[in-house]
Amino acid sequence: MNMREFATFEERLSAWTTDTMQTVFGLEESSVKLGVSPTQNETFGDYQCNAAMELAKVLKKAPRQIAQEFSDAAKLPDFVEKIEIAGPGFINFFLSNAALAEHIQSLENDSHLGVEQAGQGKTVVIDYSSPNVAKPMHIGHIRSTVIGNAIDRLYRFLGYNVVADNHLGDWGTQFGLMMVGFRSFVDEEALAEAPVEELERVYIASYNKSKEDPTWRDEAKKELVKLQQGDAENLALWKQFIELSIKEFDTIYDRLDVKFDLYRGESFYNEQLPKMIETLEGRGLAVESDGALIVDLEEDGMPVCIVRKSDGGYNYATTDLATVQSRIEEFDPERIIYVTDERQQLHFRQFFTIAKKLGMDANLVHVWFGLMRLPEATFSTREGNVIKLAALLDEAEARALEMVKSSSPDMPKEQQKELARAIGIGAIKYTDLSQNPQSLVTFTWEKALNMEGNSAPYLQYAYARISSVYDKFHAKYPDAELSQYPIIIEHELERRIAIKLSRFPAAVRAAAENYRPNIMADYLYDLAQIYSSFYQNVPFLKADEGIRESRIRLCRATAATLRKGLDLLGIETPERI
RNA sequence: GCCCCGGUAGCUCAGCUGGAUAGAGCAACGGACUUCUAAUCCGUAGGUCCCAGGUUCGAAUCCUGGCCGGGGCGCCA
Repeated sequence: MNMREFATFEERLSAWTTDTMQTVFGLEESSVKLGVSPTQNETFGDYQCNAAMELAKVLKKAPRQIAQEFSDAAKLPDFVEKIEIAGPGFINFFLSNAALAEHIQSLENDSHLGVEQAGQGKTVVIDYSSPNVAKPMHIGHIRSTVIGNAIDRLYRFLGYNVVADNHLGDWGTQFGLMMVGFRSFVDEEALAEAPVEELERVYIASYNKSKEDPTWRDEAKKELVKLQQGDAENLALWKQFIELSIKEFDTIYDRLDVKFDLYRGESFYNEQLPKMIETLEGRGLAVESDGALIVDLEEDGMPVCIVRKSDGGYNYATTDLATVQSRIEEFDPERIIYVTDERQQLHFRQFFTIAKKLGMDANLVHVWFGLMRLPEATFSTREGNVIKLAALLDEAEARALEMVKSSSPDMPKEQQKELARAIGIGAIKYTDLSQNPQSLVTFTWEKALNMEGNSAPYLQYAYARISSVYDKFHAKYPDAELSQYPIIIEHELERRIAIKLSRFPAAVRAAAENYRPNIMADYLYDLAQIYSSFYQNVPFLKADEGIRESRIRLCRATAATLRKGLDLLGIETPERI
């Protein structure tokens, strides 16, 4: 067994049980899982091994007998206090308090809190947020942005070289309508005030006019062709649309603390499209059908995929293929992750399949999430029930400010505002991140702005309380050298915190591997709950010397974990609330 | 018609790589602030895990078939 320095108890124990099982029962490589998993109920111990039940058939023995023979033959690792056989044949392991204490102490000096740098030397491209130019971001965009960003942060923390790319929708037929619309009825004043909103208004007006006025429609088409052919004037206007849009998107990203490495819109890959078509044709993958060029995916159980329209224009499948090609050549990624809503599943399955047929060598992953809808209906611009992202953030900050004002009336105004920002934005993010991404989500203001119970402010509050305790400790005992007092695990709540802290790496890994930040959110909420109970029921500063310092150290370890975990979700941890 | 998701407490949701008594928050009820921050804690109550079969020592979790709800299915992205 060659274990790295900060291997988790679960890893060490699993390696040991696997090894021991194989030796005791003379097992070769078998399909039976011989490792351990965390128990769901702490009265059963800390980890359990379920192999005895599964081995019953293979070994032709009763499960409990297998468990007993294992237990009799085994020489327990030093970090295990005792082992118990229960129920039909569960083998339960109880970690020793001393080993737990020592483990938590060792984490104090590890900036990665026991998390292995599994991504060293590997690159992953994450494509997320990706709003359309000239359309304001609304609450439908928040999921891709917030979930994508959390995945981004998780992978960076695991040591991956992450390329976060905002694949803007900056190319397409809508720009013809934009051009003619803009020239005819843009309101300069409105444009200066809220650029993207005005651009959207212009687009809608132009679109509506095109439906009744064929001349207008033709005009739009003409301008689109001019743009595509590189007409200087149209190109300049188009660039203006993009600049205005990005500028406004960036104010949202700043508020959300989301940063991209690249802003490469679809237009970036434009010149590569004809070559992509050539490749597809050359490989015999693309064939003509009804004037369009398609890839037949019937044998893959999917409908055909159009790669060139009958008017000669390209679609998104082509762009996406060119994008993959380009990313592979430039970054050589081990994986490319796309974060979009569920409606695009078929599209991704199609172009992933084509990419594979073309021999593109990267692991393509589509992380999709359920659509957001209102209790009474789905969102639609036509219904006018779209909630702008900026408005949502404003509301969250305003509501948080009310709470800050009432709970900290003496705090300077500026500080109150700053605090309200961190809390309000945190609450919004957490709401999205704490749910299974694939669930359908119903938007309610009440839920989005929840600041009690399972919410970001609850976690932030727990963190702030620790900071406060820590400060008071130092004020009261300015000369105390914490490192001279060992961590002592005695109280049940101390033990529960220690166990939970030791499982942070598993939570990080599971969240990253499954592309599900809610696993991290769940973990943190659990930890904060245990801590809150600890805080409320066990004295720290009033405890005797030794116990006092030990508990402060546990607090500090908890704070470090909460802070890092929340950071992985993109949520700030103010020192005071 | 075909494909993908969801259906768990009054409401909003976790849990779904099978494990031993199904969990939170909100709402309800009852307690705890001269104490380390009550955005908190402690407790009570609340469940045909959509239905019916199947696999298994063991199913909310896996399989099949239904029923509801959402989404997608050739020139939008």
